[in-house]
Amino acid sequence: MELRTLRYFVAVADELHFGRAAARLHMSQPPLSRAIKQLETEVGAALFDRSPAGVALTPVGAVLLDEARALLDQADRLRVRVAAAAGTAVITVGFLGDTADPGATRLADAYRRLHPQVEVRIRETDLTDPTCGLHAGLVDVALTRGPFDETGLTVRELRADPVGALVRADDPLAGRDSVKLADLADRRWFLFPEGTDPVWQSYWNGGAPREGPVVRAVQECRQAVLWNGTVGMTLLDHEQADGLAVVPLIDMPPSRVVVAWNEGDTNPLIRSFVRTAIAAYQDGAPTSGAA
Amino acid sequence: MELRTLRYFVAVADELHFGRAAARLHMSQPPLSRAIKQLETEVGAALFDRSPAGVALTPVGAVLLDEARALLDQADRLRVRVAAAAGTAVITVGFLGDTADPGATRLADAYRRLHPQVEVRIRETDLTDPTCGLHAGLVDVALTRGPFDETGLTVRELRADPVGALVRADDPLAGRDSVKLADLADRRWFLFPEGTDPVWQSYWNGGAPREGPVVRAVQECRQAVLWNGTVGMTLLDHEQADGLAVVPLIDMPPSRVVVAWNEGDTNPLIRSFVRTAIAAYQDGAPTSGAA
DNA sequence: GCCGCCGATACCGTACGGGTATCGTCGCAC
DNA sequence: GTGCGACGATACCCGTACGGTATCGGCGGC
Repeated sequence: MELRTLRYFVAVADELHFGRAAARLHMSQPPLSRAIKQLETEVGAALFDRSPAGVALTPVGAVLLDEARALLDQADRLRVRVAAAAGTAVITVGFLGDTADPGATRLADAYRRLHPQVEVRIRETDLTDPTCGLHAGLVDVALTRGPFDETGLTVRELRADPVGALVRADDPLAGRDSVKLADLADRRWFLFPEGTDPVWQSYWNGGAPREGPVVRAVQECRQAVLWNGTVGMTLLDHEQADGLAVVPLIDMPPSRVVVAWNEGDTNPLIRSFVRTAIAAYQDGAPTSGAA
Repeated sequence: MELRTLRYFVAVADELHFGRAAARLHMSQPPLSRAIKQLETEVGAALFDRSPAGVALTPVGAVLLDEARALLDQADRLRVRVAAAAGTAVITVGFLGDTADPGATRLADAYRRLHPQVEVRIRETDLTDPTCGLHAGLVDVALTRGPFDETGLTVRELRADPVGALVRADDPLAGRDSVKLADLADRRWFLFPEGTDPVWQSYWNGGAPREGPVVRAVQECRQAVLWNGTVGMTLLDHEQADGLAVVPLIDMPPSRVVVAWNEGDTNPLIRSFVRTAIAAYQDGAPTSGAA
């Protein structure tokens, strides 16, 4: 009954699927099956019902899941506290500039309250790197907005914001209840500045390369929209500027505020940050800011 | 940072001596040294000061010790709760008949309150086996009185009771403030019934084989003492019977009430029982009963 | 009925944990 | 001052157990 085994168990209990759990644990499925079987032998009871229909927790498994989660959490806290005592408790958090919102504020407050001895370093980035330096190892964890290249990263969604078309108030679309991407097909679009992450650009351009006036930053779209017929996209609840309108885009996937870290990074400060982030974004009304 | 490693660390922190800690862990010293060194690497700080004068905890080590103890305790509770859910939470406790005292009552109460789902089975034994069946595997843990053959057992002392000489009230020794074993050298001693544990007999006979009237059970010494000049030993605070006196024996090691279990038995129910026992005997006045 | 999904089984190689032997260092005793 | 003993560190060996690949078995769906 080692912590490693319990982490395996929790992964399977979360996924209710041995293959996916193994992938999440960066291992292959057979050793995972074996480890769970050994755990069941040790406990003296089955933890999962393996039916052809799928995997389900037994009552004993449910008890173990509760206890194991609590134990693993405490193990994380142990590591944080010891790291704090050793003076090595440092976490570098990357923020995408415009993600600053009440959720982020609550997150920062809650995290500093939870781990007062932890030194939190902030690194703010622009659209050239929505991962805020995760791939380059410049930060431990990133609070940012998708989409971006997620290879090698683990990503947890904190919030999904619906997206709307940003047009001039006198645009024919401005009065509509909703629009589709096809309605914008023949328009000129705002582009992103040189160096903007291609995945990000592709998303905010409706999935296709576009032509249009280049704007220096997302926030300046409002000036650029003075060109008649030019469109962009923005968050649906974006605060309105004079002369502009936002119309819901019903066939765009929502924009996701996420927390991300390098896959396989077991730093408990990160895990604690992620848990805190999820909690901070669960309560409180969302506000925002993006293109 | 697995539980095994933390158990190693706690053992070293308890003993402040790598060799003794290794012995307690039933392993040799080199792998233990290596494991601690790996843990220090993982933590990123020294946990012990190895000075020629001895081993001492560093401040970081002290923090880890607190946290590790708490985590290991919680891990034990996890195992107990899961065992209870699985219906395999059974513990067999051996009692030496005359050990029944307020401490044992408090222990039983506290343990049942702590683990209501655990099935506690009682096995009461006589002096033929002060280990109450531990060596034979008949019980998981024994609440008994030493001394006995401790090979293969782990023993924790709960209480140490001073011992006195039991003589007739009209015996010359009865008026003394204290006696030594030498004062009893030429007396006839009460023997123990056939089959009584030899280690036990040796202790209660002052370390030497004795001759004397055979008594059926320890409690009946009081009848037997009617023979003039015959002596026995008993607990100093033993309730007095008419016509008898107890005189403190100042060169006898005290009689120890102990809890014992088979070395290497990692059953968390046992560990919890032991912790409960130590707590139960720490508060409350001792009373007793033995020869 | 065949294929595909998914967990179990079989088998293999390696890495790590635990063993013995020995060393280095310091304190102490004579 | 020298020799010895205590104790943790180091070196090296070995077995086990963990993680990998390949494959099986069983059930469900197209």
